[in-house]
Amino acid sequence: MEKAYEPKIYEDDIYKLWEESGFFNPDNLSGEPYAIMMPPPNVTGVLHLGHALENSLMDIMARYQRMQGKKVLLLPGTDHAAVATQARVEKNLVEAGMKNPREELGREGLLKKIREYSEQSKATILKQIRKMGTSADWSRLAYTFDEERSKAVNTTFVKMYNDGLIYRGFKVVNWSVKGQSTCSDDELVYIDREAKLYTFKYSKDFPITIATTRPETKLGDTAVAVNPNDKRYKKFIGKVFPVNFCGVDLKLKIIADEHVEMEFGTGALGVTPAHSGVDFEMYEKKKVEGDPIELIQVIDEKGKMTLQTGKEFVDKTVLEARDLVVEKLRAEGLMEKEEEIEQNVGTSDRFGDVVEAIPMTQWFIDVNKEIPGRGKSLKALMKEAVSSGLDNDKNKKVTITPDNFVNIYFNWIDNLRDWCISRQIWWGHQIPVWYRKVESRKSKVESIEDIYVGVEEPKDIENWTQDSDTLDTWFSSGLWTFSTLGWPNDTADFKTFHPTNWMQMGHEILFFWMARMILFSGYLFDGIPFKDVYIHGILRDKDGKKFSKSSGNGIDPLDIIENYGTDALRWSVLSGITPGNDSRFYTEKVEGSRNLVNKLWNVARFIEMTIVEAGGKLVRECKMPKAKTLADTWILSRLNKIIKDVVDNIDNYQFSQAAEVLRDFTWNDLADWYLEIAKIETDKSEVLNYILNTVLKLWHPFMPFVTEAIWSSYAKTSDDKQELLMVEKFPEVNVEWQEVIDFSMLQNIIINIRSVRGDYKIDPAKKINVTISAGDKKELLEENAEIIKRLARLENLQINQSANKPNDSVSFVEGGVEVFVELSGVVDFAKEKEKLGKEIEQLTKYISGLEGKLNNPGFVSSAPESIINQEKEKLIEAQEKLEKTNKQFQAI
RNA sequence: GACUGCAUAGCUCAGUUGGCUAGAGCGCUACAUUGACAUUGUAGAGGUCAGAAGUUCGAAUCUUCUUGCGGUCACCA
Repeated sequence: MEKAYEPKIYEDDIYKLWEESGFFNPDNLSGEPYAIMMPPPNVTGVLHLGHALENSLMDIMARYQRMQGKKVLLLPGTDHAAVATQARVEKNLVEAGMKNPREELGREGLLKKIREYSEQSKATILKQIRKMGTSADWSRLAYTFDEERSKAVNTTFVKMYNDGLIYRGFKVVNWSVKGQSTCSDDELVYIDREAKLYTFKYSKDFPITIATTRPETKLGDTAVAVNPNDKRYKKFIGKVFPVNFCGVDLKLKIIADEHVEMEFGTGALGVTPAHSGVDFEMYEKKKVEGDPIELIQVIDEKGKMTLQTGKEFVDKTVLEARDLVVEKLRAEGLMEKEEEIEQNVGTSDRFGDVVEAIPMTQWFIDVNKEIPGRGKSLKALMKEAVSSGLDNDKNKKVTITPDNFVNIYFNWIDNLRDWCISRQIWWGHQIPVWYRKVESRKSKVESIEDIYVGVEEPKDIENWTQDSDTLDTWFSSGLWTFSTLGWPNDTADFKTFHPTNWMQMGHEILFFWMARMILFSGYLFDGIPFKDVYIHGILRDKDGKKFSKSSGNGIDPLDIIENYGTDALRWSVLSGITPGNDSRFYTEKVEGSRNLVNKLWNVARFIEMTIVEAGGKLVRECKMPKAKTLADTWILSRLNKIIKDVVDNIDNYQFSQAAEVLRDFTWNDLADWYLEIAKIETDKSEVLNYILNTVLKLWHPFMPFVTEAIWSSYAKTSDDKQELLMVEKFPEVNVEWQEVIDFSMLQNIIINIRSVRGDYKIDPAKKINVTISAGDKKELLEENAEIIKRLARLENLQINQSANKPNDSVSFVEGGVEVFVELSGVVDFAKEKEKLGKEIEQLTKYISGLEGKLNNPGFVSSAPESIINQEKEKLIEAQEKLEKTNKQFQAI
C-alpha cells in the first residue's frame, strides 16, 4: 500500500469493477426490494454541488440497504426540463448572435438545436453521476422525454381529460412576454422593487378616487369595487358611470366585494378583469350572480397595448402607455398623489421578465373537482396522503422528514388554484389533443366533435392538427416514480418496486415535484409514490450565500474530485448537515475530509503491516475474536456500540451523525489509542483484522472508493476469492457489551500524566517516575502497566495497594486511585497548592449541588430511579475524589 | 400581513421524547519529527447555550414575550 491514498489511481477502475459486477442491478440481488428513484437532473448543463449532495445521500442509502441484504434499485435518469432547457438554448443562440431563434429556425429547427444540446448535456451528466460513485442501475436509465415516459404522459392526460379533471378554459394566466409562454403560479419568483403608486380619478365627475401602480391597465377597467359596508360608497353600488379616461370611453360599474379593505388606500379598487387574477375572479363571480361586468383586454401577448385602447395607445409598450396615461392624468388635473412604494412582483423563473396577467384559453388541471367515483378532489387526495394516509390506510402514507414541512405542504395545498399545464414553448410533450383542420381555433373549443384526445394520434391523421402547445415539465416528472418502472404497462418492476421506499429532495421542489408525484399516483392508482421523503437543505458558500452563476462563486464538483477525490467530496457535502437545513461548503472542509480518508487508509496500512510482521495475513472473513486484554475488550465493545449508533442514525436519516460517530471511532479510539497499544501489546492480529473488516464495511456507504480499494488489496496477500465490499453484509450488533469504564480510567491516568509533563515543560523524550496508590485497582493497573509506562513515557511505575505521596511529586486523583508524578527539583508547590485548592473548591460545589438534589424530596419522589441512582453514584465518586484531593492538598 | 425556521466556543455546526461539571471539526497557543499517517502526534486556552418571565424536583431542550436574522405564502388597490 502506498504511503498516502491516491484517489485518482483507484476510482475509475473501482467504479468499472462495480458496474461490471452487475450488483447495481437489483435483478442480480436477492432479498426484500428497496427502491430509490433519482430525482432526474435537468439536461440544462452540468451538475453542481447540490447534485453531489443528492448523489451522496442517495448512494449512502442505496449502499447501506444493499449491504443490509436488500434488492436495491437506485434508478438513474434525466429530465428534459422543458422551459429551462429551451430558455437556455435560446439564450445561447442569442448570445451567439441570433436575434430571434424561434422565428429564424422555426419549430423543427429550434427543436433540433435543443435536442443536440440536451443530448450533450445528458451525456456529461451521466458521466458525472458515475464519477460521484453513485451505484445506480444503468440498465434502467430513464429520461422524462423518451418514448416510454411519453406514453405515460399521454395516458395520464387522456384519463384525466376523460374524468373531466383536465379542461380547456378561458382564464387570466401568468404570461411571460419574453418567453412567449404561460407559467404556473409556482413558477413565479417574487422580487421586491421600487414602484410608484398613483392616486387618481378616472374623470372629473367620477365620485371615487382610486390608486394603482399600473395606470395603463386602467384602460381596461370595467368596474370599481368597494366594501359593501363602506358608508362613503354604499350609495353608488350598482350604478354605472360612463367616463372618458385618457380619451378612452369606459363604463364603470360600482360593485360590492367583501375583500376590499376600507382602510387600505382610498377603500376603492379599480377592477381590471383582463389583467388581474383577483379581478378576474370578481368578474366570474358577477357573471354567476347574473350581474355581469365586462372584460376588456388592453395588453396583448407581445406586451403591447391592444386595439381596444384606441389610436393613441395601440401598439405602445406597457411602459410607454403607462407614461402616457400618467402624463394625461397630470395634465387634466386628475392625478392626486404620486408616491414611491415597495412592491413585490412575480417574474418568470426561467425567462426572468415580470409576468403579465393576460386572459387566454389554456389547459388546466382542476384540483377542486371531485374525481369520478372517488368522492374527493385532487386537493383532498394530496392532503390525505400526507396526513392519515390514502383512504386512512397507514401503508399509503407519505412520511416527510423533517416533519415541519408537512405544515408548509398543507399551507400550499390550501392556497392551490387550478394548475395551468399548457405551455407555448416547443420543447416538451406536445399535448395529445387534435383538432379538425377545417375548423377555426375558436370553434374547436365549442364543438366536441371537432376535438380528439388520445394516447395515440387519430387514424385519419391527415384531417387533424395537433394542439401546438406542450405540457408543463412537472407533468412528466410527476409521473417519475412509476413511469420509470414501465407504467402504464403492468410490469414486474412496477409490482416489485412501487411505491418506492425513500426519496430525497431539496425543499425548493417540494411543491413542484413532491406534491405532483403524490397527486398523480394517488389519482392514477390510489397509491403513494414513496413511503419516506427526506428533505435536505441547500449548500451555500463560506459566507452563507447561494451558489450561483451570477455571483461567480460556483464550485465544480469535478474539480473537487480531481484534487481531493470523490470520497472526500462526499464527506464534505455530507458532514454537518441536518434534515431540512442549509449548510456551508468550503475548501478547508474538503481538506479535512481528504485527511480523514487518508487516515482510514493509513489505519489499514498499519494493520496490514502489523499482521504481516506477526507472520499472518489479512483475510476477509474472520469471526469475532476473543479479547485477551482490557484494551481488546474495550475496543471491541466500542466497535459494537458504534455499529449500533451508525445503524440507528442511518435508519433515522441522520447521515452526518452516523458518519461523525464513525470518524470519532476511527480516528480517536482506533488510531490514537488502540493502534498505539497494539505497538505495545502483541498478538493482536485477529482483533485488528476483525476491526478493520468491520470498519471498512461501516465506512463503505460513505466512502465507497477508499474502502473498496483497501478491501481489494486483501486479495494480493490472501487466497480469498475476489468479492466486492459493496455486497458484503453490513455489520450487526451481536452482543450487548458493557461499557468498559476501567479503560477510561486508564486513559485518564495517561492523559493526566501527559498533562503534568506539559505543565512542567518536561522534555517529551525524558522518562520520569510515577507511583500509584491503587487500592483495589492494583491488579488491573499492573496488568496494564506497560501501556501506562509507554504511552506516558515513564521510567519506573510503582503500583501499590497504598502509597504515600513521595517528596517532589505532583499528584492527582483519577477513578478512585491516586497518582504521584515524581519530578525532582522542579515542582512548584505553591502552584500545586493553588491547583488542588481550585479542584477542591470545584468538587465541593459540585458535591453540594448533588447533595441538594438528592436531599430534595421533590427530586427523590418524582425523578426516575435510574436518574437517582446515577446521581448517587456521581456523589460517591466525587466524595471519594474530594477526600483524596484534600489529603494531597494537606501533604504539600 | 400569515405561517414557519434559526440564534450554543473566534468560525462552521452537533446536542432525537427535559436528567452531564454543555460537545465535535476547523482555527488559535505551546511542544514534539526518520518506518501507519506532518494529509501527523501530545497537551492547552476558549461558552451566563440571544434576553426576560414561566412550567418543573430538574430547562440549551417545553410555554409566553422581547430582540436580531432567514424562509415560504399572500397582499400586489
